[in-house]
Amino acid sequence: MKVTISDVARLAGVSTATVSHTINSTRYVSGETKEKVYRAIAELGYTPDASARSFRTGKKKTIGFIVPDISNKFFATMIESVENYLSAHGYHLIIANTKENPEREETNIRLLSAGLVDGLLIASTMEDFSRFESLIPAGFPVVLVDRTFDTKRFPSVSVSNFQPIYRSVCRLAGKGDKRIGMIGGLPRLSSTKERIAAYQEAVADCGLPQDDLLIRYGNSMENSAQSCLDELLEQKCDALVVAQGLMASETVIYLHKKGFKLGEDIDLVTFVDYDSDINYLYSNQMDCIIQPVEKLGETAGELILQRIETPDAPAFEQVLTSTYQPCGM
Amino acid sequence: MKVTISDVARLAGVSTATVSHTINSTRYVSGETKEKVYRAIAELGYTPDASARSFRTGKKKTIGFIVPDISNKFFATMIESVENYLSAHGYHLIIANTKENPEREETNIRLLSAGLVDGLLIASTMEDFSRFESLIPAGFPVVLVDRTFDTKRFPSVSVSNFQPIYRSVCRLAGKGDKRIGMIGGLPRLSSTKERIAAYQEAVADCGLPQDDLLIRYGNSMENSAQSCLDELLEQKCDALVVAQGLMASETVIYLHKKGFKLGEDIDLVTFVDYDSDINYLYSNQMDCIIQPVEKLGETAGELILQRIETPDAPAFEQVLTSTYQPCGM
DNA sequence: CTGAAAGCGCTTACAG
DNA sequence: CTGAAAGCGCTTACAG
Repeated sequence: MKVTISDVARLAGVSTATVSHTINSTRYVSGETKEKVYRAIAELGYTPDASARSFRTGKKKTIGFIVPDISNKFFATMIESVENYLSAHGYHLIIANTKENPEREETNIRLLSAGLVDGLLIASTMEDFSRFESLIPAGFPVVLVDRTFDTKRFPSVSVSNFQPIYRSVCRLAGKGDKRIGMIGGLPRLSSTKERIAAYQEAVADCGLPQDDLLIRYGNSMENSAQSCLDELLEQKCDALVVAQGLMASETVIYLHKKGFKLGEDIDLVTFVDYDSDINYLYSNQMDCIIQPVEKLGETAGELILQRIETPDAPAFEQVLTSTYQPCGM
Repeated sequence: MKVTISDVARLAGVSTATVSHTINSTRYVSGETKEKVYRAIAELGYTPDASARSFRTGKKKTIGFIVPDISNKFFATMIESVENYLSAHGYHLIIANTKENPEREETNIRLLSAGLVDGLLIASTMEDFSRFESLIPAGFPVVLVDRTFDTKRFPSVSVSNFQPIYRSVCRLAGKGDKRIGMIGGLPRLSSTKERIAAYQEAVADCGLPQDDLLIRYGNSMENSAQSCLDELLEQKCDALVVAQGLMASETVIYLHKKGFKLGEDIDLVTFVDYDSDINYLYSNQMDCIIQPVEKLGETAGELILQRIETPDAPAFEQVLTSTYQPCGM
C-alpha cells in the first residue's frame, strides 16, 4: 500500500505537521526530532505525493507550452530551452501540439488552464484575438511566444521581423535584383504579417515593381514551399526571400534539385533555425537571418515564472533581435 | 474567487454528488435536474478543478516522457507522435530532457514518478540496469523507448538494429570496399551496442580486415561526428557506416565541405531520421536506413496506456523494423 | 519547540 | 432518482 505522511508520523512518534515541516524546512524542528522523522521516512521508503501537495497548495509547479508544430526544429529547440530553464527552477513542462489548428489550440487552452498548470506559454495559431482572450480565465498567467496579437493584453516574447527583411530586400536591390519573390508562412500569423509588410515597404522604398504575384504563402509546416516556388519561378524572379525556417530548407533543396546555382542563377535570403543542416551547407551562398531560438525559449521561461509571481504586473512585449548573416560570413 | 462544485450545487438546489454525476455521466440523473445543473454551471462559469479531481481519483491522465535530447529531430518527431496518440486518448504529456546525462535522468524519474504522472516513457541514457530499476517504484507503469536493457524486466519498443547494419556492410563488401569505417553513438546505449555488434559480425563474415581503429564513437548529440571522421579518414576508409541520425547529417556536411564525392570517393551508409533535409539532398548518393520514428512514438503511447490498464501483464519487447533504402531509390 | 484539527475540491460507497 | 458524508494526502493557521 501507499505510504503516507501519517504512516511516517506514527512510526516517528510525532505529528504530521512536524513531518511536513521537517521535509519542507518550513519551521524549526529540533535535531533529535528531525533525526526520528528521517529515519522513519527511510524505513518506510516514503515519498510525498506531488498530486496531494499541489492540490493542497494550489501550486502545480508545472507550465504548459502550446506549440504549433513540435517536429519543426525551431520549436523543438525552443522546447528544449524552455524545459531547461523551467527544470532549473523546479518546474515541469507539459507540451501540447496544435499542428497550426485553432480548434486544437482552443481545446488545449481549456484543458490545461483548468487546474493542470500554473501558467501557459502559447505560440498561438489563432487570428482572432477576442476568441483567444475569451479562452483565458481571468488572471491566469499567460505569455505569448514568437507570435503576438495587435491588442497587447498579454506579455510576449518574439523576434524582430521587420528590420532583417527590410534590409535584405535593400541589399538585393543594391545587387541589381529587380523581381524579388517573397515566401511567407501562414498569412494569419503576426510573424508572417510583419515580414510581408517589411518586404512590401522595402520594395516600394527601393523603387522596385510591386506585384502581388511575387508574394506567396505556405502553411508554416512541412511540404508547403514547393508550389510557392513553382509559381515564383514562373514569375522569373531573380531573387527570393523566404521568411520561414522550414520552408527555407525546402527551398534550398528544391532549387538544388532543379539545378539552380544559388548566388548565380538566383539570389536567396532565408530565415533559418540557427543550427539547420542546410545552413551549414549553403551559408556561403545565401544571406541568412538567424533567429535567437534558445534565447527565445529562455526568455519565455523567465517571463512566465515572473507572471506567476506577479500576475497583475503590466503586460509588456519583449522583442529579441535576429542576426543578419550575409553570404559567406 | 474560485467557483467550486459546492457553489454549483447550491445554486442548482441539488447535492454535490448530483453535480458530479451529471458532469461525469456516472449515474442516472433526470432530465430536469440535469437542466438545472447545467444552467448553474453556465451561470457561474464553473470548470471542474483537474488537480482536485486527479488527487481524488489517483488518475492524473498524464504521462511523462524522459527524452535524451529534445532538439534532436528524431526525438522531436517521436514526441510529436506520442503527444498525438496520448491527446487522442485524453492524456497529457510531460517532457523531461536529460541531454544524455544519467544524473538528470535519475532526478527526473524520481520527480515524475512521485505522483505527477500515471506512467513513464523512458529513452534511457543509463548503462546500469540495477541502478535504473531501483528508481522505479514497485508496480509503476514504465515503457522503455528506443533503448533497452539486457535484463528484460520492462516492456519496450525499439527498432531492429542488427539486420540493416549487417546488410549494409555486406553490400559495401560486395561493391569491393575493403576498409569500412564505423561511427556509433554513445557506447553505453543498447542501440549503439547492437549496431556495432552487427558491423563486427558482418566484417568478419565477409572476410574483411577487423580493426578496432575503424570503429569510432560519438556522444549521440550534436557536433561529435567530426573528430570521429578525421580519425577514420586517416585510416584510409573507402566506406563509412554512420549508425546515428544526427551524426549522419554532420558526416554528410563534413564530407561535402572536404570535397568528397559520395559514392565515388567514398561510400556511405547512414541511419537517418526519415525526413532529414540531408536525406532529401543526398539520398541518391548513399544508402539510408530509415527508422520508423512515428510508429515508434505511436507504439510507445499505446504500450504505456496498456500498461496503466494492466500493470501486471508480462513485459514484452516490441521491435519495429527499419527500411533499407539503397542509393537512388 | 510541537500538536490537534481544519480544509483544499472533488468522487463515491452507502442509504433511502 | 438523489443526498449526506467520508475521505483522498497533504499544509498551515491556531494554540500552547
